[in-house]
Amino acid sequence: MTVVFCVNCPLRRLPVFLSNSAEEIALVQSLKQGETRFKAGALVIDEGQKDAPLYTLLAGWAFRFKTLSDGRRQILNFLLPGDFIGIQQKTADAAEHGVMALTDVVFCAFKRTTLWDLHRLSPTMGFNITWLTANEESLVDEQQLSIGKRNAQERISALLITLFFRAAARQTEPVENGTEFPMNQQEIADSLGLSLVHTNKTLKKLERQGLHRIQDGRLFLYDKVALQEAADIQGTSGYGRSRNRPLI
Amino acid sequence: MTVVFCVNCPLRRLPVFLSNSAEEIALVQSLKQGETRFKAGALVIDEGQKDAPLYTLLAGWAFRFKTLSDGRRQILNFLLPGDFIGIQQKTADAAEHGVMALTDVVFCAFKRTTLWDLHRLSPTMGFNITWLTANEESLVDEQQLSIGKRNAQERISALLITLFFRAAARQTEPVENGTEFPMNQQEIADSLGLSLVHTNKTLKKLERQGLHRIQDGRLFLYDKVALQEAADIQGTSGYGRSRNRPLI
DNA sequence: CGACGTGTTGATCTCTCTCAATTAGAGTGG
DNA sequence: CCACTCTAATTGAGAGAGATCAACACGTCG
Repeated sequence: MTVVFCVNCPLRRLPVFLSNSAEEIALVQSLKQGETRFKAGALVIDEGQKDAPLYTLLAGWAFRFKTLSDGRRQILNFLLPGDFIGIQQKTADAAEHGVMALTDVVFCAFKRTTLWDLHRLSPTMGFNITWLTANEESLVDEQQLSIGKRNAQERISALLITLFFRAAARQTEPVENGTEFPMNQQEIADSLGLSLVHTNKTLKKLERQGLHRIQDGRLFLYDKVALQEAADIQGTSGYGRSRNRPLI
Repeated sequence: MTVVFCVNCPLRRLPVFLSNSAEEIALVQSLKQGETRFKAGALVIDEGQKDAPLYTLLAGWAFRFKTLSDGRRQILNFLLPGDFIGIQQKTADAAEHGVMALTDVVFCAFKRTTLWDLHRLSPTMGFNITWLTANEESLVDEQQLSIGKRNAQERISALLITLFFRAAARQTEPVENGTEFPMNQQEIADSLGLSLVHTNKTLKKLERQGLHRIQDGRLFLYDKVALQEAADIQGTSGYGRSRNRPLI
């Protein structure tokens, strides 16, 4: 339990996140059990796992997913630093989705009672949890709109834009150098409900049109307006300056 | 503001819902502003609406949806009595999805500060809100798995089963008489990411196989096991005896 | 009785999937 | 340094699930 670390949590410096009060930080710190690391590709939480812990993603990328019995996998959403994991399952309930590390990741682990403790000891933090949860749902809503109604080109455009802004908000370097983009085409495909082959062809097509480039795990957007139009994205939902507050 | 009504709230008698304490009920009552009714087909909350109120669905069915600029509509999930609406948008934020009444509906309307008041005045209720929100997300997750990975037949089977159990849990009459099923085929199609025509053909096919029947706005399941297998549904997630607690 | 909403069905069309093969890059071992 | 292996990206070709287009049936309602 590294108290110092909580105060110095690197996420707190990012402008996306509003700052918490000293008391709130202290409370969170007291509930933190430690840090857990996983290698890229590791299964963090298994589908149906009973005793899955409560995590906040401190560094790295991951994703939530569900699978059908024959192996078909749907990636529900991507998790970036600051995202909360494990809220879906209550005490003694099984996780309804798996979580897999996309890069090497560091999680802050919390006691199983943290959710309740936070509500009980700090209404503000409890409110934040509700808000974080609702905010994640709106990401999933947008994703559902993509998969249900957008064609391949629109889906990919929407994903690129959304992830670009989410990633950009979490990095300090200028976006001209691109943003982190650690997923391979199979993972993009699984998140969009497309086949690997069709994902590749569509991705290439957009790239040939000069809208973007993906290279060495980094994403460069050359024409955000065109992508935004191609994706038919309405508001600013889900990305941009959010009101997320880090839990650590 | 009908205080009596809260104590006598019909939803409280349903076994799906755990009972709240007298204090909790009183608290909720004090925050309730009144009831709002809409006709079937009415737009309850518009996409992008700024001042959307906070509702609990008291009677009737509704659905949340998002649309693309050319009119393509995705139904995100169906709302049944006891479901909470409007949590996604925080103060001064615009709603990111619309809500439409499927039948004549009655909502309990709450003050805009209710979310915060509930957290502040009753950690238990605050915790419940978080749980309700997370629970709704798990419904959306399951829906995303359907749209992303299941074929038409599997999607429809999954929807029929899920809605059957959700509806059954909210009615007192035996399920042999079927459950309420107020959506038309266009709405089913829009929720599953399928075209109207293909939805119709698939629905008919399953019906010819003797798995179910839809008649006069009621759903009868004749072969739950076959449907469950066809849908490749894993656990009990989302339906069955939930831990939802009514807010009113 | 005609208009309208909803359901039903047949006939094409096409977007996306599946199958298959090739290329490119990163290790790894000899 | 080169052969060998493995993973990820790429590209072509054929197949198919589901979309689109077009009629028609049926009940309700003013």
